[in-house]
Amino acid sequence: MQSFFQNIKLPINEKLFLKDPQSSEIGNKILNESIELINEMGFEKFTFKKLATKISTTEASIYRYFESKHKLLLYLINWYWSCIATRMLFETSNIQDPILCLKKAIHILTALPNPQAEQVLANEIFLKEIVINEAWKAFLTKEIDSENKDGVFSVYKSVVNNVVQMIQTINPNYLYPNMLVTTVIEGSNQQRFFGQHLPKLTNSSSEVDFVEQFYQDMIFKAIQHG
Amino acid sequence: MQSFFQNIKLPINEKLFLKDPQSSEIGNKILNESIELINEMGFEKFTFKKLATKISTTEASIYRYFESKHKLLLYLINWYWSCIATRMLFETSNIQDPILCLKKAIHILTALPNPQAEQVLANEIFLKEIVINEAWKAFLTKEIDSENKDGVFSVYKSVVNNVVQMIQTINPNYLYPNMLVTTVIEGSNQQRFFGQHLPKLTNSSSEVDFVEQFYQDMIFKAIQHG
DNA sequence: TCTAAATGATAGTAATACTATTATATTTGC
DNA sequence: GCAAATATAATAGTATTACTATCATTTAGA
Repeated sequence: MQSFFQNIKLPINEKLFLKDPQSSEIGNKILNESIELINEMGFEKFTFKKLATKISTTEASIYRYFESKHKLLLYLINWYWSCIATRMLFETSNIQDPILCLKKAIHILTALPNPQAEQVLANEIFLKEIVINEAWKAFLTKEIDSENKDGVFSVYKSVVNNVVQMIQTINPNYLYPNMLVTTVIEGSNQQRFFGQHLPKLTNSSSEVDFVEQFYQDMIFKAIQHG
Repeated sequence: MQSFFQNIKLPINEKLFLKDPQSSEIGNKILNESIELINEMGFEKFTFKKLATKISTTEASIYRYFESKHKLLLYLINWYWSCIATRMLFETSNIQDPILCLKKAIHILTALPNPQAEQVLANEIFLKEIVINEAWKAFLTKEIDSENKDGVFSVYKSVVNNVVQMIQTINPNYLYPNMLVTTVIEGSNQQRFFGQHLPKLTNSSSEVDFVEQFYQDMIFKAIQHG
């Protein structure tokens, strides 16, 4: 189902690009085709030269949009989190019961996007793949502190904070809501990675997907009183 | 406290090296000084050339031990898990109560190594830093499946499996023990990373360390009956 | 239509991640 | 104590990467 969201332009932190890629045809090609290439060959083997060939432009043109491939990866991850933030806003806004609201939020964070359902971005599914397989390479660098100062992680943090507040509404005495939420978000992505490559480390697989069930169960047990 | 463990030689998967680094002086220097360099500058900026200069040898000599810096990283991570496996064996072997046993295991997996306590390896603390900051770079590559076939992750898997069995002893009906254990192991490392760089994502810090407490609480609530 | 901005084409650079070769130590078996 | 095997040093070289720089050409907007 294509939706009224289709091709909505989500705002991205300006520190991440030199020239807004969502403002031109080449820019949009860079985004869409880099997603495909990165998923295909992994971030290490991905180069601007290969991307340039794929979209019939030059390395130099790509460098006018992004100062490095690392910034491009951060951009894509940010794009994903903006997309999730938008879905959270729409899909939880009219739910009164805080427990149902939290359940919905966990669903958004841990389930794979349903290709049949209405999507905020056409390539949300492929962005999620990138987040699963590449996001920690963007986190785990010595530049993280300065990037954090530039606000690069603020959308991610606001998503976490939203869910933290839901938990605090349900149980204001629970001591570790932030740890719980980030454990669920990052854990669910890791379980999918394990499911694909190290299946003995998980109890889930692409055939029988228990990821959401496991984290729904875990989170509600964790925050229960007592 | 230095211990009788000191300088114990832990066996490491032979696919990870060309020549056993624990068998020679240069080899041991490679291990110990690479740990320091990687922690100092991060894995991306670490090179065999820099390491060679540091230990007064040549790039070519290092390549006789490791075919790539990626393999060296995998070696170090494996070394860490061998060390943890050894600690688990020693520190849980004489505990009868399965609940206390699981508690001890979670302690080993989630607490920072105590510099005052007896250590299996002299550099366990620095290895843990590498696992926190670099391990996912070694996981998240397109080579993971063939490396997995070579048994590179078997020590890690056996540690996970040990804890899974403790959980199954306590509650044989719990459905997701593997997911729970890997969530705790990887989560605790990530919480430490967040504590250092993105403190708003966690409820822990180097001053007030709640990581172990949080996961102890979480795991026992998760596996309780009902 | 004129001007500014965007893109293309091409070249160049320092560093990286290796491989290869030959010479010189060092160890080991006898 | 010595030859043979092995380990290391010294040096050179290569393809690729991740950029930077320059200038010509195309395109788009006022």
